[in-house]
Order: sequence, then C-alpha cells, then structure tokens
Amino acid sequence: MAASPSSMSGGGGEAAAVRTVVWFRRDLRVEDNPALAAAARTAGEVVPAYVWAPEEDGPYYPGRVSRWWLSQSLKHLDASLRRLGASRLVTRRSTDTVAALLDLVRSTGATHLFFNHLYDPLSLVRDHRVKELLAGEGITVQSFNSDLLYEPWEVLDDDCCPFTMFTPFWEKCLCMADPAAPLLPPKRIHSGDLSRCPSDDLIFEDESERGSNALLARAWSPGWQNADKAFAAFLNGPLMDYSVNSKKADSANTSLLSPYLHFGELSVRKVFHQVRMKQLTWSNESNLDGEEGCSLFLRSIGLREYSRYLTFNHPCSHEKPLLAHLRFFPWVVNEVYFKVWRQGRTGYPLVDAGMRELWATGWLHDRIRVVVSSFFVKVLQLPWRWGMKYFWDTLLDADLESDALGWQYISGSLPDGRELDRIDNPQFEGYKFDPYGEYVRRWLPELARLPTEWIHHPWDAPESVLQAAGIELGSNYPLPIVELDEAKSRLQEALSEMWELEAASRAEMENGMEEGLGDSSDVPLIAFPQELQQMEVDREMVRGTIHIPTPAGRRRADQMVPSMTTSLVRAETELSVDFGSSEVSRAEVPSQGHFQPQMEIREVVNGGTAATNNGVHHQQYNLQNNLNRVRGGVAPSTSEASSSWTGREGGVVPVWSPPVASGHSDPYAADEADISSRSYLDRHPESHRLMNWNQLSQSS
DNA sequence: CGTCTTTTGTA
DNA sequence: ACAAAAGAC
Repeated sequence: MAASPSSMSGGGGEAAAVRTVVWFRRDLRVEDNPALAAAARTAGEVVPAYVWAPEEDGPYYPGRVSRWWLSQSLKHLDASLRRLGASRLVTRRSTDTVAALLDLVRSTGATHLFFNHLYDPLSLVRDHRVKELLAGEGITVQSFNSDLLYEPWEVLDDDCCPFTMFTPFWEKCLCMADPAAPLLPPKRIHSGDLSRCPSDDLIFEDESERGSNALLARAWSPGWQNADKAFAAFLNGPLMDYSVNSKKADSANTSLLSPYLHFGELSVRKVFHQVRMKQLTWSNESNLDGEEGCSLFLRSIGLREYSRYLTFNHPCSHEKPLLAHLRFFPWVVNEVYFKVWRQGRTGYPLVDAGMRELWATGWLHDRIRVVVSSFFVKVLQLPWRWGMKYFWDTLLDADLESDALGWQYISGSLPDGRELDRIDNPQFEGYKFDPYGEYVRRWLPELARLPTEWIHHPWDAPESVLQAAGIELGSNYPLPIVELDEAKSRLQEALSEMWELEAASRAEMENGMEEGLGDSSDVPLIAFPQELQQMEVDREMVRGTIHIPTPAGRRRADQMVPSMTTSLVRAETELSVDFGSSEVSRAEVPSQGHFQPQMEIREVVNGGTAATNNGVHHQQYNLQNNLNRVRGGVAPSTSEASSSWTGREGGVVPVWSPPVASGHSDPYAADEADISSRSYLDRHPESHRLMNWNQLSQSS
C-alpha cells in the first residue's frame, strides 16, 4: 500500500524538477487543504489550477446563485494564493476536464498532479479517468481527503459492510478515532515561471444575471477567510442556543455555513474539532442546552457526511429511490402544480412563503426546506427529482449529494426516511415554526394584514376578517390548490397502486427471467420538464395580469416573486410606499443575528429569465452494472411485508447503468442504485484501489 | 393521580 | 414501526 513510487515518472533528476499542479475543485481554501499542503511539501513548484467545465455536469449545470458564489470564491482563492507567493490561480475553460488537465500538465511541464477527493458519481468517474490518463503519461497523480471527516470506505459496520441507515452510521463515526487535526496553510508557494501557461477568462454570469447577482453580494461574502469568520460568529453566537432555536424558521439561528462547506471553503474537520471543543467546555459548565446544540449541529455535519457516503456507495442516489418499491409510485406529472409550487401560490402560506424566499434569495431554512419538499412530494405528489432539480437550480448552497439525500429522505425512499403516507400539515407546521406569522408576512405581503390567528389558514378566516385584511381568496391569494383530505386519499390510492405494480413486476420477473435483459417492466425516470431545464420564469402567469409600474432601476431579470392580481398589486404598492425608501428591494438573504418582520417589496417579473442553463447534454456513463447481488441479513426486516420490496430500475436522464433484471425476494431490490446492492466500491475496485492507494500519501 | 389513547418526532 | 410525550379519562 505504500505511496506507490512505481507510478512515479521521470525519476532520477534533481529535486528542483518537481512541479505539481494542484487541481482545485470544491476545496477552495488554502488552509487544511491536503493536496495543496502536500504539493508545498515537495519543495518544488506549485501550479494551482481550476478547470471550469460545467457542461460536463449535464442537467446539473450549476444555477445562477451557485455560479455567482463560485466566481467570488475563486477570486478570493486567487488572492490568497498570490499572497502566499504563487503567481496566480491558473484557470481553464473547457468542455473536457481531462483534456484540459492534460494540456495544463504538458504546458507547465509538471510532473505531479494533486487534488482532493469528490464523491459524486460524475466526479468519481472523471477523476478515475484523470488518474489513468495522466499516470499513463508518466505523471504522479495523488489525491487526498479534504471534504470529509472520514472517507466513505473507512466507515463500515461490524460485518465490514457499508451502513444503510444514518443513525448507526453516525454513531460509528463518533466513536472512531478523531479525524486528523486541520493543516495550516503552506508558508510559501513558488509557482516558477508560468509565462507560457495561459489562463482563460472564466465567465460565470451573463448580462441578464448581473443585476441579481449584485444583490447577493450584500448579504454573502464567499471565500475561505469569510467562511472562517462566519464560522467563528456561529461558534460564539447561535451555536449555544442551536438546540433551542432549531424549531424556528428564522435563519438567524442557523449557521449559514452550507455554501462555504459545499465549495470546501471551510474544512469540516476544523468545524468538527472546534465544535467538539465548545461542547467540552459547555459540558464542564453543565450547559446542557449548549452541549446538545453541539451534538445537533455536528449531526447535521454528519448528514452532509452521510450524503457523500450514500452517493459513493449508490451512485444513482440522485435519480433513483434507494428503496426499490418507490420506483413504482405513480407520481403526478403535472407541470401546472409544479409551476404553482415554484411560484409560491399553493394557497398554503408557510409553503408559499418558503418558495418565495427561495426564489428571491437562494436561501431557505432547513425546516422550511422540509416543509416545501414534503408538500411537493406528498400533497402535490410530483416526482421528487423535479423538486431536487429546482433546488439545484436555485439554492445558494446547492449540493447534489445533500439534496439527493434530503429529497430521498422526504419522499420515503430511504430505509430510515420518513414514511411516505404521513402528510405533514403546513398549517400546523406554521404554528410550530412560525407561531407569530412573521415569516409568512415577510414573504407574503398579500397576507401581511391578516391577524396571526388566521395567518396559517386563511381559508378558515371569516369573510369580515379577510376583507379587513384586503384579501380575496382565489383572487389575490389562492385557495389551497389541493385540499389535504383529498391529498390523503389520493396518496393512499397511489400507494396501493404502487404496491400492485410492484407485485406485478415481481411476478413478471419470476416468470420471465430467462427472457433476458429486456426487462419490459422497467420504470423509466420521469424526465425534467423542458421548462425546468431552462429555468424560465413563467411569463404568461404574469403577463395575464396587471403589471406593476416598476420603479426605474429596479427592473431586472431576477428571481423575483411573481404576483398575480390587481389587489395584490395594490397591497404591494402601498407597502412599497412605506418601505421603499429604505432599500429593502434587495433580494433578501438572511443575515446573521437579527430578524425583522418587515415587508418586502415585490415586483412583477417582466419576462425575466432567471438563468439560462444551457448545459442540457445528457451524458451517458458506462458504469458497468453487475447482476444484482443480495446482501443477506442487512435489511432491517426480511419478514413478509418487506419481502415484497423488490424492484427494478430504469433510466432516461443521465443513465448510470443499463436496466437490469432484479433479484428475487430481497427486502431491497438488488440493483445499481438500490441500497442493498453491492456498494459502488465493490463493483469498482479500481476506483477503490486508486483512492486507497492515495489515501496513504495524505497521512504522511 | 395513574393508566390508556392519541399525537408527534424520527435522517 | 416505534418510542416518547402529551392528552384524555
């Protein structure tokens, strides 16, 4: 297992010949960055590089706010690297990362390529290709862990199998040896002569996005040093009351660290160690709430950890339910529902407030994410992947692994997820998370004058109250798009249908096994709506109504909330008189430490396009798929009920594996994406070996 | 006031 | 499905 000197190239010569390309991805920091630290330790020259090839991500081309963050963070990183003595961050625009790296290595005469691990399926495949190709060129390629407390293959149960449930996974993590202490930034970096190594200008926004992006900068400061500050602020502030406050929709109580963590501007290992220290302190002071807050916060770090763990072991987790029977759920493919949800016009105030906040700011409190996604899946019964894709397109902290985990959890597709058949009632959730209605009033100005008593169920309010509040249900605020009772019965029907389909397919499977791999009963993925692929703001909805006279200078293509009717317009204009002078027209993002129940000025989108995501190339990846293997005894119960959980898979959008006939009566279907299938690692020993092999260099 | 029932939270 | 908590009796 030694650090494989055999793969070294060019051998012999003077030490000065060592030149290492450090390939940055989602590890945009100089502190506790193992790849960078290792490169600096070679005492040779270090060429920091970034390759921007978003087309490779297919439908998961980053959304506007995410690209904005990235652009800022790269600037910050470049400045940090220069301060350390590097000449610059070398940037490349490409549609083929591997080719771009090869070119980079050749044009710099580098002998080494270092980078930190990623665990999403695209990266696993691409990084493997990078290693093969560059090693073939005689380049020493090493990769490191910068993103996780523990590598996915390090956390195994007593039988050395990957965990399939979060709780045992996290318990195991917590009793493993502490992760390595964070590394300091390198003292100095020399890049040598880079005059023959051009950089490309990276363009992360188009004209139409500039205005909206400018607003983001008022609330957020990307970059690893700012991550550090935000983390310190959280440690010394909201963390203490984290457990007490975690039930409120108010973002001021949250860490707001997720975008930093997504781009690796903040090291989870550092977070872990510092929170642990706080916890120890509070524990000694018998500060039970504080101590519990630490556990709770670390648990959410654990969920992030687990999301990588899952995608590593089940590379299809962003498109296929991990519980196979869910693949037979008859999702309602209704783009009108989808649109209404996105626009925050479902008639359920808490849901609508959340969706408008997301739209306007790219941010959503975790609780509210659960509310809106649960509503999406259970009340509207839309395919969860649509919701996940919308989150991907709009969230500032969009993260494929975390979002896949979240949506699978909500849609009942995980062994330890929520039950699908229990509908969360947004009204009661409103009482819980937003007891004074402040959150709703802030994001739904049309309901601003409704007394708290009715704010979460305006449909029950007496006519006189509504009138006094200037609300006409069905006109300036919608009636519930689906009644909860109706949703419940529809959900029951859908579930019965799911079980029938599942049973039928299983029967068919048992009969027609020999007929080969045709697998006619395969359930295809539901494609994303075209509209979502372009992230277009719905225009008709807005055009059909009255336009708000838009104050000069505030008209912009933005993710602004579409309004619907005249009376709403009236309410808005009135409000804007009150607040118009105080610059509240910004796309508001939660800022740490205060919460003002304040009206937002809203404007109608005049055909604005939020983002022009054009990277819709559907890539096909040829991950070989073995025949299903059953892992006996791991499933929670192999009893009669669960014996019906057998399914198959299908694929339309990026296909990871060809459809495959499924196993027999296993608790979980045994196929590529399924939770009981053999892990990705088992099926791709090469990747495993490569990773393990390099793991060593990190610990040196 | 104890026991049974309902609701809630759960990654 | 299940345990804990809250509510009903």
